[in-house]
Amino acid sequence: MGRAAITVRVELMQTITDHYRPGDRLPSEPELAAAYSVSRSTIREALQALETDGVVRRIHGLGTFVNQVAPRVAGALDVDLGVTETVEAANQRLGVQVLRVDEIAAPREIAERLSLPPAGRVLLIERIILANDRPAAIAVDAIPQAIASRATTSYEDGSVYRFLERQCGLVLLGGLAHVSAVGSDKRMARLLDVREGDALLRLEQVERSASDDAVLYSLEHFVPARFDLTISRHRQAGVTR
Amino acid sequence: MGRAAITVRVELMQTITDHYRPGDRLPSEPELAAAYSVSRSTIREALQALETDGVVRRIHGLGTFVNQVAPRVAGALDVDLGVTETVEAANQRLGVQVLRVDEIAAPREIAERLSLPPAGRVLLIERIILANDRPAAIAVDAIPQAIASRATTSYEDGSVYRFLERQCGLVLLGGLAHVSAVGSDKRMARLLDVREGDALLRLEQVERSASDDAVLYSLEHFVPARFDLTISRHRQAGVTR
DNA sequence: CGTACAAGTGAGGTCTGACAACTACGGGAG
DNA sequence: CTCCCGTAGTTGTCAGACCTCACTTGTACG
Repeated sequence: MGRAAITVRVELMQTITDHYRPGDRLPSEPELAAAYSVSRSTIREALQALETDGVVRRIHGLGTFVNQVAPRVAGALDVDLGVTETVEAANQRLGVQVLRVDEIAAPREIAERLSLPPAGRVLLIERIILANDRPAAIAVDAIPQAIASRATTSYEDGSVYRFLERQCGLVLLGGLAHVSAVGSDKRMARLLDVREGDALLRLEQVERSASDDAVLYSLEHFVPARFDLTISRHRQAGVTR
Repeated sequence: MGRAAITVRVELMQTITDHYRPGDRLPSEPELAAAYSVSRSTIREALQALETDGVVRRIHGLGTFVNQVAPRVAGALDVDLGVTETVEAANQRLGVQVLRVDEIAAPREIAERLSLPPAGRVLLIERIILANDRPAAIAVDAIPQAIASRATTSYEDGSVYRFLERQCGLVLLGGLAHVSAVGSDKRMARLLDVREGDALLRLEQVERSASDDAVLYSLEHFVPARFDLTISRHRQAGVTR
């Protein structure tokens, strides 16, 4: 039985980062297919995924070439991770300090974002995330009570994303995040150990499940100096210029 | 002759946004192949691209389903666009005010980022971008002189990206952008018509060409209140947990 | 001798048909 | 009524062939 395309993709990615440099040409598709013991279709699928990820570049009649490889998923903002997972991915020492876990009536703004009736009940979680023992972010997460009540055990600490996926049995897809910058107010300044008015990076997002239900409202404020956040930008394939 | 996969992908995307709602199931791959007069391989390639873009979700044995479709490329930070193109994409009234276009010796920091020798010469462009007649961003772009001198005509105004692609004949791939937040200094406050100390969104990026040459250093400061910037976040396909 | 055109080579792009693996549904046995 | 298993429909993978494109090489002609 042939291995899955996703397996080949991961192995290929590993091989590329280990043995190839930007500009190098990869072996031809039939050669790769033989090397990985899969069909050419599977190799092509893996290569296409790598191409849309910006790792390689395929040119008709010439070959497949390695691009400048971005060190992915280290403080990345464009993959769907919560703050805790983001800090973990960047290999920083992680600490989480839970400020509150309450079931409350949602403030108007959150209720709107989650498509709940006014004052609908949500599970509200407020945490401070420590990276290398210094406060790096403050995160407010709100989960509709209808979703949170599915959980087998109540939220304690750790990643809210993992809680939703593992405890509530949800499939998360991602969503649009609004990124902005604000000055720190008095409370945040105290909690994050910065001066009042210092600029913070603000990330607001509504997470949706596969069935298009809003399952998580998330508002995060990062201290930019203590955590390096990156996004991978690449050209849309096939967009005519 | 069958049409190209990229064509099918664009048409499929259009059809989905026009005629399908989140959660809907698409016709089966053989049906789509017949409908678009291409082979199943081509349809699958298009569907895979849409899946990695987060538009659809394929489930083995069940079908292909439409996700919540993100309104793409409107103030998006995760696609590789300059400020001017970003403002254009968001359908805002665009204005560009060029502050300076100079060939200078690169400051140490910029020289490092561009892998130039100390005090290597760069074409430095500083602009203010107006959205709806209000200053929305200030952008500093530095292009190595070796690159800029390829241009058929010198830079006047408009998108620096278009200048690099059209005038210098480069193929741009994208790169990693560092996103941060800073307080406005006195000069920026005056230029952007904000108060000194007001939080600005800071985006720093080095753009690389296909041959892995650093071709553009870009530093942008956005006024968050005047321009809504979003990034599309989605789960990495196939990441086991 | 040099240039221009033609054929050759090898790469990715597409097509075809088949089979494997998986999911959901329904009918029949217990 | 419940459980098991077969079946239909879908995506995943395979194999082989041909097409299109970019570059290389060889050759004929000026």
